[in-house]
Amino acid sequence: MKHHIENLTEKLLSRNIKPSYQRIKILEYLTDNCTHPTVDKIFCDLHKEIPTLSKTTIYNTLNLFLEANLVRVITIEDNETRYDIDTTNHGHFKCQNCGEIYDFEADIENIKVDGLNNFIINDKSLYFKGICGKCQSA
Amino acid sequence: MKHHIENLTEKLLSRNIKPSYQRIKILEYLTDNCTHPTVDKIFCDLHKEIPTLSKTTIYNTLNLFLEANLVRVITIEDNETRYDIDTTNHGHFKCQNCGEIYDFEADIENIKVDGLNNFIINDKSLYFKGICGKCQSA
DNA sequence: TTATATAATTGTAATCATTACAGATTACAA
DNA sequence: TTGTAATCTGTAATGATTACAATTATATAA
Repeated sequence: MKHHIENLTEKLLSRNIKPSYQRIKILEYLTDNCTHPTVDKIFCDLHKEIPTLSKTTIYNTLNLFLEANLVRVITIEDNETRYDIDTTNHGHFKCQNCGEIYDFEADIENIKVDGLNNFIINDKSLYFKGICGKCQSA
Repeated sequence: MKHHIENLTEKLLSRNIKPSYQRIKILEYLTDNCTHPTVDKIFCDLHKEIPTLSKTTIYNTLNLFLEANLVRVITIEDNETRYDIDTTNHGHFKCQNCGEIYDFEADIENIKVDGLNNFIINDKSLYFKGICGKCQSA
């Protein structure tokens, strides 16, 4: 799949983020790789194409994107922070065997809760763990 | 609230965990302090009473408890791993202002999901973030 | 009881992810 | 063109967690 640089640039500008080369490339990577990558994965992959890219820039850029709600963090596992370009409401499933993270649809908005009267809710995350279909077949 | 050592001991024995002094004290702490403490919080508090206690022991013990399903991990924030003695299904709300974590009831078992056919689900977590009632009043 | 083996605990060192920071580079406006 | 601010980079610092070896405690067998 091919993304137009103009679209990425506009997306950044619409959030008041200056569209530098690095930021566009990182946004492009996230858009093309909806695999909930870690910082290390992003760095290793992009480093092949941009040898001068620094890991610090990836951290800085992702934090910038986070502030602007361009990405969301997935903290399903305590030792690995992952990033998701898809900020619509959906759940994440992590396979305890192969480690892969799957998206799934869930009606998170309408979950019935009790005990949060007068609380302002800004963010909802739903995480499942278990064994994926592939690993059961194998 | 006062807990009988016998109950704690039995709880450990029922999971095939040898009830050492340290393990009982850590389990007692978790039972008395349902505040979803971090390892550091547990260490600092217990260290006053047991100066010889090692942080490594707390890590080891918590991992042991995790394996035995005596506690569950809360990974609502990517930079702080917390532990919850209450393993029944409930949600966690983190206040983005004061940092406090609140429990809330939620019908997690019956959430309608799509896209997880043939998946075995072992664990479900629901995390909300926002502003708690106290912080809004202040 | 005593000797021995096994398990648990401890403290230090190693590891890994993330952030802090200062210098270099780039973008942009006067 | 020049100066200023923003961005990027690389290294060092930080902090959480784990690895590991030595010590201590516990359980078992003679």
